[in-house]
This record gives sequence, C-alpha cells and structure tokens, in this order.
Amino acid sequence: MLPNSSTPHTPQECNAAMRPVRDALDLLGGKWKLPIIVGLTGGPLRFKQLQREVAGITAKMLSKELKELEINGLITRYVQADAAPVAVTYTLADYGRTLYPVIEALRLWGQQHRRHIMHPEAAAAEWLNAASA
Amino acid sequence: MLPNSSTPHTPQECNAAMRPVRDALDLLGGKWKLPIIVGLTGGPLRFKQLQREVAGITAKMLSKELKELEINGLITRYVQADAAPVAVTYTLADYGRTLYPVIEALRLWGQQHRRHIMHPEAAAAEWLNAASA
DNA sequence: CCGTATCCTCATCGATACTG
DNA sequence: CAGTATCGATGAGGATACGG
Repeated sequence: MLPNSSTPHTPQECNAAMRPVRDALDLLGGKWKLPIIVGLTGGPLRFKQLQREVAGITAKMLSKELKELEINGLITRYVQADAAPVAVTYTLADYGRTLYPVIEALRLWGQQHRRHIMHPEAAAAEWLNAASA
Repeated sequence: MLPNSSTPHTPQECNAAMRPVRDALDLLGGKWKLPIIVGLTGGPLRFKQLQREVAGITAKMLSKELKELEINGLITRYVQADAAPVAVTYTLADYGRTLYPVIEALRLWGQQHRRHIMHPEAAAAEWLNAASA
C-alpha cells in the first residue's frame, strides 16, 4: 500500500495507512522496550534478574515499561505469592515473539545503513541490486 | 539471529546485534520523520508545499528534520538560486525508498496489533496460524 | 519563500529514599 | 525481593518574531 498503488491516495488516506506504523513505532520506541524484550528472549526472568540483564535500567523504569508491555500482551507477569519474599516472574509471551520479523526488518536495514554511511555509492548499488534480484 | 541460534548468545552479543535496530528505530522515530517521508512519496515538493502536506508541522521542525534526513541520505535537497525568491525542492532519494519494506513490516504488525487489542485470543490464533502456514 | 533565533512547555528519564 | 514516591535534569517539540 505504501508504494504507489493504482488508486490515487490522498494525504488523508496516507495518514490512515500510517497510523498502524506509528503504533508499532511507539511500542518499540523509547530507551528500554527493546532491551527488555531481548532480555526476555532467553527465557523467563524475575524482576531483579531482568534488571541485571538490562544494563543501566532503574527499578522505576523497568516497572513502568513492564506494565506497558504487559498491557499490550507482549509479556506475561506471574506472581508467586506463597514465597517470602514474593517472587515475580516475567515471560515473553508468544504474542511478543510476533515482533521478531519486525525487529529483524529493522535490524537488516540498520545494518545496511551503517555500511551506506561509510560507502554511500557502493552500498546503495549493492542494496538496489539485491532488491531487484 | 534474533531467534535462538545454535551459538549461545551472551547479553553482549545481543546488545551488539540490537545496535542496528536502535539505529533504524531512531531514524524513523520522533513525531515527524515518517509523515515527511510519506509526504515526499508522491514526488518532489518545495518547502512550503511539504509543510502543507505534513499537517501541523512548524517551519523550525520541518527544517530540522529535513536536515537529518538529508544527512542520512534519505532525501535530496535542491536549491534553485536564480529564482527570486529562492526555490528549494526536496526529493525522496532512491535510498529513502529502501525504507519501504521496513515501514511495511511495521504497518503489518501495527494493523494486526489493533485487532489483537480488541480480540486477543482470536487475533493471536489467527496470527500464529498464518505464521506457521 | 526559506528558513533561523529565542523563549517556553511538557514528557521522559535518572537518582534517591522509602514501603509491603 | 519487588516495587512506589518524590524531586530534579534533560531534551523534544511548539509559538512567535525576525533575517536572507
């Protein structure tokens, strides 16, 4: 839909088409969402473990981000109340893994872009050729 | 690389793998980058035209964002000095269009996510089935 | 027309101290 | 251990006025 389709798309139509993109961007945006998701790819972790995994994050930020990720269904929060002190375990939900292709697309472009910044013409040609092949 | 590969990936390796993702995310992030890129998909536009296309943006923001996009090679700036007053035309570079697959990936996930938010189980099952098919 | 300069507001994030 | 409360710094972004 983004590349020129046969139907003439007005600015209004384009904005509508871009809304889901903004959604995804906002969900992955910010400083910590991605590191947290990555940190949980290796398996479930407790709060403190996860904080160690995501280097530099404060408890406040981790708590806040985890809440948002849970609301969006990307992760699961499990409270083991019988233990003392309480243990809380966070798991990357199956739904969270549906983000992998998106992250991979971003990673591929980002990798290519680093090359492009150093060797603009060469990298651009390589990229364009790969796309047409 | 993101899904579990055969080689055990340490947090350090994961962070390294995520750096290009952060690059791409930062480039597309912010309030205006996307609308500007979309605004230029229809063809070259002059500054004022583009400002009208990107509803709500101020001249300051448009100028700043265009500078960043040009530095990254996504758009091209052409100054027609002989005209009075000067005419400046911005064009989405071929390289800028290499972002289309990335944007499309974001759009697909975002669209699916909107459905997921309303009908969690149904949408999740549908998505997972589609992935395995 | 194409911007820049200046001032301002507000959300984000960090540091620290504290609670169940 | 798993958070919350509070304060403060920083930076993105907006409003307005002005310059080339």
